Amino acid sequence: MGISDRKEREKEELRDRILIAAKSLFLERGVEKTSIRNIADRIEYSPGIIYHYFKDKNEIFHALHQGGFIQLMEKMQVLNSVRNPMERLKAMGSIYVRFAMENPDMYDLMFIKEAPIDHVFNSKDDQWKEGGGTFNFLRKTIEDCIAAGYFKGHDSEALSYMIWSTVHGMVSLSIRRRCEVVLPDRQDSIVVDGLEEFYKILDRL
Amino acid sequence: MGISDRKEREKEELRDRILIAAKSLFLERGVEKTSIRNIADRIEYSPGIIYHYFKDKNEIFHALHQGGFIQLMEKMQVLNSVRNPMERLKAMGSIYVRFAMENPDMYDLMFIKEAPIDHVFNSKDDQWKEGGGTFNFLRKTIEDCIAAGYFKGHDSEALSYMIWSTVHGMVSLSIRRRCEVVLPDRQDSIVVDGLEEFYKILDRL
DNA sequence: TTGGAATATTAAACACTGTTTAATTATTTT
DNA sequence: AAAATAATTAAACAGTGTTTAATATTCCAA
Repeated sequence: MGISDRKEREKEELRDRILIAAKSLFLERGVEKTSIRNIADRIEYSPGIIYHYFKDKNEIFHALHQGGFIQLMEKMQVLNSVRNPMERLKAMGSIYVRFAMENPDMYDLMFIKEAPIDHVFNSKDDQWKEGGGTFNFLRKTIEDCIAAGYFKGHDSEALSYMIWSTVHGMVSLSIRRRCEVVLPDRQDSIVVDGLEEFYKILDRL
Repeated sequence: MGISDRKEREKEELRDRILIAAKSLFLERGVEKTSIRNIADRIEYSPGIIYHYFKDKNEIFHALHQGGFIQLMEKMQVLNSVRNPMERLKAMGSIYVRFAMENPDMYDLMFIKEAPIDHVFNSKDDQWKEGGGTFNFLRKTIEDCIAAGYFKGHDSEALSYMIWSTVHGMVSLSIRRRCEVVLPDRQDSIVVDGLEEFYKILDRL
């Protein structure tokens, strides 16, 4: 058993090396410009070997984007210390936006790209589906807000989707360079400024 | 002069045929799966000819996505008859969302894809930059709302960005299939439901 | 009408891409 | 040591966007 365990580990090792190479290349130049041959070059194997560890290129980037969700979820942990649900909601927005702006390529992979989402539907253990996903965390917070008297007459699920969309919209328009065109002077601050406007609205409720 | 004009028109004609072929292929199968050779096949010319009319593939899709803005702007025209600025703002959101859901590929090209936006910065006459763009229309409406007593203490520019982001976020999460994973039961209605939640908030201000 | 210049068009190649195949090398088991 | 299994590779396939040089076509002046 011990021996076959070691074999298992050694096999996993190459899988990890592929993933590490893929990740560094992806962070250097993005998904599209990272080719199977690039990855193979970096780990000094032939391109074919990659298909013994991953079904296709999508599966590699699906595996990578899983790490992003864990990262994001970790940053959300500090929210457990925020008692007031409305304060928690706002802090959540700030953490979400900061994560996106500090890791734009990872955010892109997680929430914008077409690529890895196809794989999500076929794969069993996936960060999207898993119980404590980020969206459910948001929904729970919204429900706490409603219980505390905020958002009277709202549908918590649809409201969660709307609020998620607000922060996602702001960061994704920025990442995909649509605010550079529309607000060239404020491109650096507009996402944070927009978030501020959202908080002003929440404060008035 | 008349003769060289006709020549001009005939030259434009092939350019248009390329564009028409590209558009139909793009609506059938998306940008990525539409190749230069596909387009050339459809117009029964060799692939090389396309580069006499367009710098590269991006320029073709940039030209195409221009049409989308004109389409969207046309739909916005009915808003001129809505006197109340807050009602106009809400109607605007509905038109925007309907446009996105009815033309998801075009919307994707206009507001999500990386491809054509690079070209926007280099090109002189572009729907993004042009005076009466959709964003300025939104900003104008927001300013009218402020003048009418709504949104006290808000920065109209940042608020416009935030409101744009809310509708963009909802439709882009839907188009890029992120709500299928998170809310599989409501995927057909969630965008409209989310918009409803947004209107509820606006009504409370 | 003819010859030369300008233009339009193409065939072929370049350097890539993701993926699959069969062949080869290495390792494990009998 | 031989056979079976697994790991790894080389080579090919079918495609991509783009560029090059060659060819066909059109135009205009002599």
